[in-house]
Amino acid sequence: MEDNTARFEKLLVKNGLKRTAPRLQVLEILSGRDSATSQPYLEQVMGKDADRVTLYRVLQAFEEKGIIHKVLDQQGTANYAICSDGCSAHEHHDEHVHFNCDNCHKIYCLDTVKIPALKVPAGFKVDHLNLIATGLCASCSDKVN
Amino acid sequence: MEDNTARFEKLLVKNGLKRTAPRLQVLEILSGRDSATSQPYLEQVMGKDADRVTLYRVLQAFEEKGIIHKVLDQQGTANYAICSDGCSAHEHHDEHVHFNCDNCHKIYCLDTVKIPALKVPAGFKVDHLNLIATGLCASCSDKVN
DNA sequence: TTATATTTGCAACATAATTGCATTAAAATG
DNA sequence: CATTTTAATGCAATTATGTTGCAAATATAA
Ligand SMILES: [Mn+2]
Ligand SMILES: [Mn+2]
Ligand SMILES: [Zn+2]
Ligand SMILES: [Zn+2]
Repeated sequence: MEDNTARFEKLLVKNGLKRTAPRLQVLEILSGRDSATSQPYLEQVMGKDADRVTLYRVLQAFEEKGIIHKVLDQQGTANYAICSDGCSAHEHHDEHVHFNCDNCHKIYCLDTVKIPALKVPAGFKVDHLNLIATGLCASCSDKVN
Repeated sequence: MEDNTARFEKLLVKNGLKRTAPRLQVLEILSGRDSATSQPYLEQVMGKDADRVTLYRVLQAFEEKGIIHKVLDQQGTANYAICSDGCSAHEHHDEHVHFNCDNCHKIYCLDTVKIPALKVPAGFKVDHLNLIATGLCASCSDKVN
């Protein structure tokens, strides 16, 4: 299995982005988690390794290139997850459901759950669907029982 | 047809809220629009008729009582719409789809479009679904043609 | 009319996000 | 390897959104 850093370096080069410490660090953090990661968490973990502004710019660049996608939780907080595949600078393919746990507040990408097509009133042209489910995640509903 | 102010006064009394100028004004503005209204817009329209903090508190009280519901748009901005009916302090019944127009940025409550039930991975317990569609609203897709 | 309970306005604070600009550093070039 | 070019970073300042505590004002009940 190829080592992470090498893989991330390729990813950056492929997208015309320079290999810098803050970018590698963000990729490292995001890939090490099983759920989407909030901006405040990233900011806290990165500490003074990178300036706040740099973090915002890294996230923005990654989103534009289709490396990560942003999910707003029920409070409006920005959360980021690595795109599984097929996403590019030209188009995101993250039309999967997101699950926001009321207990642990994690946001899971339910890649396997597709959003059902929708019948809207005449005249409306749907381009994109964004579905967030709230409730208890598998881990939290276990603990409750 | 009963006049608005009288209707709003009853609504406030019914919910144990005092009849105050900022509250009546918020109801007046929201009811006069065909789409959800953003917090920044409300703040701008109300100007110095009411303090920013008062506006936030009015919106919070209304939401708690089930008079209005909040919709976050794709940018994370808070938008508010009057609840059609059946909503109360105890439970919101606003499980309808919201449509966020990419062109005029309005948010429409598609009261007639229900969110289809969802099959999620084992263990996850869905409590609430929140679906926002983006694209062109009827009015904007007309203009384009 | 007076008492009370709620609501408001103000000041201060917190957090998220953006912009301009000078400095630094990565990668391309020779 | 040294130099040039271009992209990225850090810092300071600013804007937007939202919250909290508290005193003053006001709607309503008594
Ligand atoms: Mn996702
Ligand atoms: Mn609605
Ligand atoms: Zn959970
Ligand atoms: Zn529109």
